[in-house]
Amino acid sequence: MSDIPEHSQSDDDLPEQLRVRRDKRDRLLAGGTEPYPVEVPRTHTLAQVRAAHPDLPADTQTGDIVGVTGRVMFMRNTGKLCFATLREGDGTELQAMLSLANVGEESLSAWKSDVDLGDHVFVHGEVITSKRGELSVMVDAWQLTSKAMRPLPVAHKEMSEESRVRQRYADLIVRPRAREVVRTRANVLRALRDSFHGRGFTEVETPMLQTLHGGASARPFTTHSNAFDMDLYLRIAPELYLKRCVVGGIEKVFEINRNFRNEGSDSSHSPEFAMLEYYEAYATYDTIADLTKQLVQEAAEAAFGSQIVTLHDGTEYDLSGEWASITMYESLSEALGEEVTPETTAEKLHAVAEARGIEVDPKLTHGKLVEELWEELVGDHLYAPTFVRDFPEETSPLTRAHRTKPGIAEKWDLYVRGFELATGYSELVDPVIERERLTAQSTLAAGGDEEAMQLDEDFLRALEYGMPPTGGAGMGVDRLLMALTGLGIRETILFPLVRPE
RNA sequence: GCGCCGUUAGCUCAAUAGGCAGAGCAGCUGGCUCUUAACCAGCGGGUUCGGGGUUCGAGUCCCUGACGGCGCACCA
Repeated sequence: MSDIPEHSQSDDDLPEQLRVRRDKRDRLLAGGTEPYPVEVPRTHTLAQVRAAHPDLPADTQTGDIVGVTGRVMFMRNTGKLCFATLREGDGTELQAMLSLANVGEESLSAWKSDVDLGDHVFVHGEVITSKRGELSVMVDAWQLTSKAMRPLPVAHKEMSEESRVRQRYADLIVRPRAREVVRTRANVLRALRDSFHGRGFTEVETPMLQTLHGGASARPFTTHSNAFDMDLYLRIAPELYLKRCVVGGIEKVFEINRNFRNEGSDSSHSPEFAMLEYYEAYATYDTIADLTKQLVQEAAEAAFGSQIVTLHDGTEYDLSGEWASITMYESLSEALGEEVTPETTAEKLHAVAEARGIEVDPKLTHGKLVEELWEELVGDHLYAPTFVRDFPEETSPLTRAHRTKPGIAEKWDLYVRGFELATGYSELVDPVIERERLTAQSTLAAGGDEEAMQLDEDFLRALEYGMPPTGGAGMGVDRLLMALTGLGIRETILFPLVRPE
């Protein structure tokens, strides 16, 4: 994209179409016409005009005089009668007609010479229908409200994926679907909040600038505070703060906000992503799974009016009813045709991986091996919504051990359309065990494991005051949008991170 | 981080074997009082991503850098 600095370039250096529009602006100003007026006497929105005249026959005069505004999306100028399609923010369009008889020679020729595709205009006149039946304003006066200096992207060809992301504003102007996704996202977020509020949850906002990084296994971004003269981390998860809330008596708590992870970026990962986490005292990973299912179903219902959603490629995806539930060890055993349990040795699992031609890091221990093999053999093939329960205890340092099955943690992952949408736990609340787990993590961190958590003494102190038995879960909000729409993560995030041009 | 592919007019794209850089839309001029991606006639618009090289001649071949897409690795 050519970014033209405001003053460092003479008009001669501008691309032709930008120069033409700049010349028009200069000419208007020189002639005493303000191309960017402060206000205009708008009396109706385009939607109001449409709503007031739903079913007029062709060639009707209503006697209704309105002043309306919009961006010029199409122009069809003939000798003595000009047509323009105006569009306002919600996508509503309305036609403006300018005839020589109504506006006069000077005004009509000014329209033809001054107004370009993409300009914002105000038009005043009578609401009519054209001879072809199109609802229109027969203009008696008009005025530019904002002169565009850049031509619109072609409306009939999709912008390239890169242009859409880099210039989302232009994407939003020309592509109704882009605007629809923004509104769908807003509806989903509102539905989530409504679902929580309806169940007595309290929304909180916890720090995104943190002095320690913890709450998940992920590489953090670092930054620096001048005032405190210390390095800080952008948070990778709100978990440890939300648990402090539960300790403090905010026993049904949720947060929707950003996490930052200094890791890969692809069609389902973004360095900056929206996270929903929720914790409920006296819930377990069973009840929190049920809540999670309801959240997703209620979001689908609110955004699309149905729990069977139509994805971007036109296929339907059914989120209704009960969802499948499998356990990690059983489903892995089934896929392998041989029993895998928490007692199965790492040596044995390495042998299994090799026999299957699955490459794994030879340093991996039991827990990570089981997860790796499971993802390869089972997870990647899950399409219908499925809870995968009972993870290896070793890889879940913040999770309570299973109440009856040794070596297993009360943790589930929710898979939807082949990717991980959410994860839930019966939270570990024993401060002594928690200290052991986090100490082990911090030893890993000190040993160079960039994903391992640091020892958060303040968090442990909070737990030592006593945290009630609690169920908790986290859901990727961008991924929820992906699940509901079938779009990639860069389409569900309005302004995803891109390198500067 | 590695591999493959790509970057050409405002936008979306084409360009034979290395031989005059094109189209549609958009823009400009003129015409047209019922158009719907209007139409008709004419015209203009390019650092072919940047730098270097080979060649009589490079959008095209080679080297290098930037940016992007996809795959792999990491991750949610």
